Amino acid sequence: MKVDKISELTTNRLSIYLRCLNELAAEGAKSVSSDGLANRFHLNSAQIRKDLAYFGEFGVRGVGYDIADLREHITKILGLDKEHRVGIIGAGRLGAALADYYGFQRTNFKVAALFDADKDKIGQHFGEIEVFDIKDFSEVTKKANIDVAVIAVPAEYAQGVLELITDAGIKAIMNFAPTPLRVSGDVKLKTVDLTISLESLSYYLALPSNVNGAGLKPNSTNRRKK
Amino acid sequence: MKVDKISELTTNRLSIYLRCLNELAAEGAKSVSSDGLANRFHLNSAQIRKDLAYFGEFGVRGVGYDIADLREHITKILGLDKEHRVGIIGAGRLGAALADYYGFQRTNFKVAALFDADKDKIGQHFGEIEVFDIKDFSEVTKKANIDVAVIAVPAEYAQGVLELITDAGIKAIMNFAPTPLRVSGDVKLKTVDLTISLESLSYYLALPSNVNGAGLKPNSTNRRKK
DNA sequence: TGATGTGAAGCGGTTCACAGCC
DNA sequence: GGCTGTGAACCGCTTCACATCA
Repeated sequence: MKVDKISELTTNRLSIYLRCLNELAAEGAKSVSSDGLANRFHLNSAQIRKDLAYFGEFGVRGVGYDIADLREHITKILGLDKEHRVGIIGAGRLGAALADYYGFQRTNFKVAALFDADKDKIGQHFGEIEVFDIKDFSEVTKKANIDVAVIAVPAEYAQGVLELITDAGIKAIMNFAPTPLRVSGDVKLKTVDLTISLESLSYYLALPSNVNGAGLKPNSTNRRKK
Repeated sequence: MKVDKISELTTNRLSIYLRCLNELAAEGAKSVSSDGLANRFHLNSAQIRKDLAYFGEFGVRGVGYDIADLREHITKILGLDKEHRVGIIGAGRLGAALADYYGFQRTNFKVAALFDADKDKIGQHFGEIEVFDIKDFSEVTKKANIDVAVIAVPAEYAQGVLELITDAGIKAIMNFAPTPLRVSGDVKLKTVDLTISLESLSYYLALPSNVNGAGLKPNSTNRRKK
């Protein structure tokens, strides 16, 4: 079908499809239909077909998709066939946890360096990963071939750190600071805002239908009225 | 305007509006118009008005919104006027980092307990927070008045942990395991899937327009035909 | 025949534009 | 006059339904 601009919703789903295919492959399956995928993993078959069709004709009519083949295609589309190298700014608990996060390795991301401004932290190691002085960010980044940055500093420092990162030529950034950041056009910034997610949970709990359900009162048995 | 079902997109924006109002209030401002808010924080004024109007008529025509008043309204709508108590399952690095996460406290969430199955971890303390045996989840949850659970365990354990949580009557859950989970109707589950976010960054870097910019290899094979 | 690829319809959310009110 | 609250237009994503092809 080929189209100019692919929605991020589509690429997010490609990640999911890839996971599903991995699971099927691990079970020894060789091919699968969009309906098969959809039923197994609670997805929508039309959407799967449409998402995939944006990138090419990967299926065979009347048959379905070859699993190994499709995995390879999606892996390439998502750029997961080459390793990405990650620099994490902020060597606090969150930064350290992320440095250790198995999910990074699992998808061909390798944490190459941590950065901090705190003299006490600089030079420390978390596992194999060294903490560098944030002042040396640009230099270390180049040496270590870092192409993805993670912002794990308090909100008030985030915008400054962001500029440091973009000045160093990094084009892909993940931000954990709960604050909206502004970037110029050709940089991709993903903000994971836990505060917003938490408050959305709080909203749900505060909903009239829930105030008598679970909650702060111990003498509740969690009754529910449909 | 009053409507039955409020979109999560709207409630997420309420969180953002609240932040903006806090900032304005800290600067001593007393009232603000939707246009004023929009320009200052790069939002859309019509959307602000519409979002707020779902919950009541908080503004004054020709004048704008009273900041203190609006803060109070949004705080109540989001249920942030009462404290939430959080239990984190998984006392690994991620769980420990979250237990320490300042963002929780900032919005009236208090981490009350950690849980793990690892005998070595049970009984440990992270700051003030004790690690309990996951077997005692239901009991501890009731004693500590926990109403929000956070899943910070490896993906393969997540579904089991989820069931434990819902069995204990918890209605609001945040999941960090990179796997889709199934819940019954009256439980609110928010999954923060870092893997998907990362792969979306990777997709961006792999885009034809970027392969010759930053990146590791100059020899691209994925050119695009329009 | 059976499953893909895709135009068309449907749906939800955003933006516009203005009537209504201070 | 100025800004809110809101119907209507708009837009993009999802779902449907079917022509197409192995």
